[in-house]
Amino acid sequence: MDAQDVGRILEETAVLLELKGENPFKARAYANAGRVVRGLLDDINQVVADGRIGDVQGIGKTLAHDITELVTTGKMTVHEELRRLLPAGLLELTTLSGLGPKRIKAIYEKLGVTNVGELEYACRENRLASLEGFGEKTQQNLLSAIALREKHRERHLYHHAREAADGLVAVVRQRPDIACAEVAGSLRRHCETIRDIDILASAPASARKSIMEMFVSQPELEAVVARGETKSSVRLRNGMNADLRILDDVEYPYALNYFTGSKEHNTVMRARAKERRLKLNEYGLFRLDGEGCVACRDEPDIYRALGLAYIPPELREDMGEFEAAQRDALPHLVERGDIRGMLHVHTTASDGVNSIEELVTAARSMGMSYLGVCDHSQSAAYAGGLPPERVRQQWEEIDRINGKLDGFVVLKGIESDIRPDGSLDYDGELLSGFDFVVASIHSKLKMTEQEATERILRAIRNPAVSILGHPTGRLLLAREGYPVDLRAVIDEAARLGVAIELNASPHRLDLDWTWCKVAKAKGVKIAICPDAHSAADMRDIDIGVALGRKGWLEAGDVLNTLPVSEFREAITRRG
DNA sequence: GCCGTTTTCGGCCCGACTGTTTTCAGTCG
Repeated sequence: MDAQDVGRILEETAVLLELKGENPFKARAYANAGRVVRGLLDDINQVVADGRIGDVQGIGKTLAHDITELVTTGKMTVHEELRRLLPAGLLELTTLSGLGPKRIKAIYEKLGVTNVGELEYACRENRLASLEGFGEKTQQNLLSAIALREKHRERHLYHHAREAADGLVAVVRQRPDIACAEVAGSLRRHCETIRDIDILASAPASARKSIMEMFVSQPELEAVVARGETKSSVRLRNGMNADLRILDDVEYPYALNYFTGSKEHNTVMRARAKERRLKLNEYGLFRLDGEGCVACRDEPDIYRALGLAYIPPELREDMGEFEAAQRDALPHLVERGDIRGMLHVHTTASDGVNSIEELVTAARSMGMSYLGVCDHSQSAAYAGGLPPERVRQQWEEIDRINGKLDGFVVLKGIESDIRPDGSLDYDGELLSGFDFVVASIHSKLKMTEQEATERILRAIRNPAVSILGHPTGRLLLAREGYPVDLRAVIDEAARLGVAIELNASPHRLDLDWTWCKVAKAKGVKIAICPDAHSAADMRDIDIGVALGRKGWLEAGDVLNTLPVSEFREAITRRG
């Protein structure tokens, strides 16, 4: 059991406690413990084994006992009891926007609603409107929230799919008779949300039956949907479907290309083949006149045969990649190793779980040469935003730390709230003391497009602002972003020399990859930032890079690939 | 449930918004 598992169960316990109507502070203690556990730098199993878990700030006697029980037995009594007491469907109700623990408790107790389906039915029967504390509008809003959820029902966030898929591929690769195995489909194309996991493997026909046997009998499966010698489908415990296809070595590159897609990309590929009197499908590239097929050892061979430079999977959306490949003008996509600065990282000063020094250690181990601390600003009171005097304290701390560091720099940043009128919540003097300012919207999200756009434009015109944070505020599969005229924002950012964030949190991935290309074309630099609230979250930078690549970004388009001296220059140029 | 202490209880994050009410509870960030 790892820290993420423990964190998840602690957080679920917190939600269940709230639903039960327990002391909200008790619930918060569990939620907080979950967060703290996820941020532990040492292995949780080791910390528990050493008896050090109770020494961790935020974990007292009871939680130390509960966590120890969980780590050693895989179960936690408090959690088990709560799950026995409350219908499992109540948990999913908490994912609906506008519905918190109090209201869920009310509809459960007064209307007997135990899951989303029953809630929808109750709304349609107009039973919520007559419930005390509820009304017509709330009922309508809940129906909209359910509809939004329905729309995203079968999709999953990139990092969840990635983790599950990598695990499955590792299992398949353990078999010595497997020549190749990799993830195909939308995950290979770095799409931000994924429906199914597609895995392709090549193995001799004689070995396929036993490989499939092994695949469908893994313990992590919820159900086996289909099982055959060339294709099996399974449903994972996390609700995802995963397909494994096994082919022979000769077919493998064609199948990999076909099952990676996108559908639109494949259509163009087949058309190009046809122009060359060839036929492309998942089994090969066949000659239409004469016989036989064009032998391709790998995907680059296929592209070459069609007169194209090799197109990386993440660009295969039929969004300009063919024209570029034909002219041999494909971008040299940014790589994780190009990133030198870890920007937009929260510390214990606001709502992060690690200290600056801990974050420095982690960032260095990830090959970074600078860290941009960005806690919340003062109006984000919910997140422990920093009033001016605490900002100055943090600056002193950063100076102290920098004095001890060699070959690494901590930069003084802030994630400054953009107020509804577009102003920032510190005065100009304080703002000018930061090395850089990320300006983000966190409140009053319901705006017309015009309001949102003007609010953002005014914010980035503030000369202190270097980076516009998560520009649409979207939460993938959960909340649409505010409507904003991104073209106008990008144009203004280009004029001013302000960078735009590609927030690498797998829940945001905002700026959307489709707009990265637009920003790049206008010369707007993109800052790929993890928006990390712990040292572990900094690994999300990988996801940000994956999406940046999908958005055609090259190292030169990404602000934090610059060495620190050039980074400083780039962000102070606007004075 | 955790923490800190003027140590064994009292406070714990808070301001804005929404939709309900007719002064405020619930939710959100």
